Amino acid sequence: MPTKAGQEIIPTLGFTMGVTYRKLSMYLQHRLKPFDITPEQWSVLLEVDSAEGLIQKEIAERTSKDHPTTTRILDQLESKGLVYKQKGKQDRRSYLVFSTDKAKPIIEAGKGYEQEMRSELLECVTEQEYEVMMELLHRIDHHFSGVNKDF
Amino acid sequence: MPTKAGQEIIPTLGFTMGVTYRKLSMYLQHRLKPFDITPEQWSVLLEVDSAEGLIQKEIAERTSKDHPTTTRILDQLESKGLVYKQKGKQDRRSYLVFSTDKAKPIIEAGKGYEQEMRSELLECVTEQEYEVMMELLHRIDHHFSGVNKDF
DNA sequence: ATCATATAGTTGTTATAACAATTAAATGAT
DNA sequence: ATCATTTAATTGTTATAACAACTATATGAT
Repeated sequence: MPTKAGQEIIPTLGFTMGVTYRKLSMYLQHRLKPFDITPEQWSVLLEVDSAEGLIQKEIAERTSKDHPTTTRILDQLESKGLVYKQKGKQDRRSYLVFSTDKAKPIIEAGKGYEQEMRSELLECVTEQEYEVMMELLHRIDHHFSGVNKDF
Repeated sequence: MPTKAGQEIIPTLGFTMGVTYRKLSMYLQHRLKPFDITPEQWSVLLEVDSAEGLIQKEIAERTSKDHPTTTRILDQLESKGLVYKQKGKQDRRSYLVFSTDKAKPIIEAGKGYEQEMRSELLECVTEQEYEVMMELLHRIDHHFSGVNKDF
């Protein structure tokens, strides 16, 4: 059967999730702009701060980013003076990453904006719906982690 | 109170949605690779096919992409011979976009993969959960469209 | 009709993401 | 101990996204 044009498209979950994710990302982006930091940089900085001395591999795992992306985001943070690296002593291939004093106020501000974003979300979904959504996202994430492994 | 390092991070909805979205996107990416098309190109191509003769502005709205991004994705599709543009007759600023015959099999394949992806999703969430998720995503999308307007 | 304003599209810039390929150091097998 | 194999990190390339600035055309006010 040939393609029939003119049919209404029913958006898929993946498509809709992408659109919605970008809206949430933009929310943070706008608020973090005065601090000259992006949402992705923020997420990495938060991990660094939460456990000083992580190596990049661990940061990559915790943020679900690949290693090249993690390297480059850390480079950005380093060039802004928000993190610094220390060559590993037992394993000289790796670097331990730490946040600087300059990063502290940014981290506090970011945490505030995440709180704000949560409040904003709770204006359109209930606490329970929020939790349901998190649970479903985790389930899908886990399932597709497995499925994508075959590639 | 100063930043306390060493605390476990509770991932936010935004962060988790981003991680999960990338997994879904990768699923499609891998399957579309033989057709030399990305998931985003696919979503644009699908819109073009669903209503031949749309102008770019309309395609941008339907895919929730901004105009520059839409321009460039259409450029990619055009250079691959999957769509073509026709200068508007009443409004010479705009272009009507159409899909080519070469695009038809790709569109069919893509639709198949989206079906597959839905089946894959339904292996980890119920039909009802799928619908709940869609509804919540739409609600959040709509809410943050309003909130982000202030910027 | 003219001119200001709005609109459709494009181009430039920067950041993130995915992937491939590379470097350097560590580990394992023999 | 030596050599092959992993592993941590980096670099290169391409695509998407957000934003600013720009061009060309259309619309609206007077």
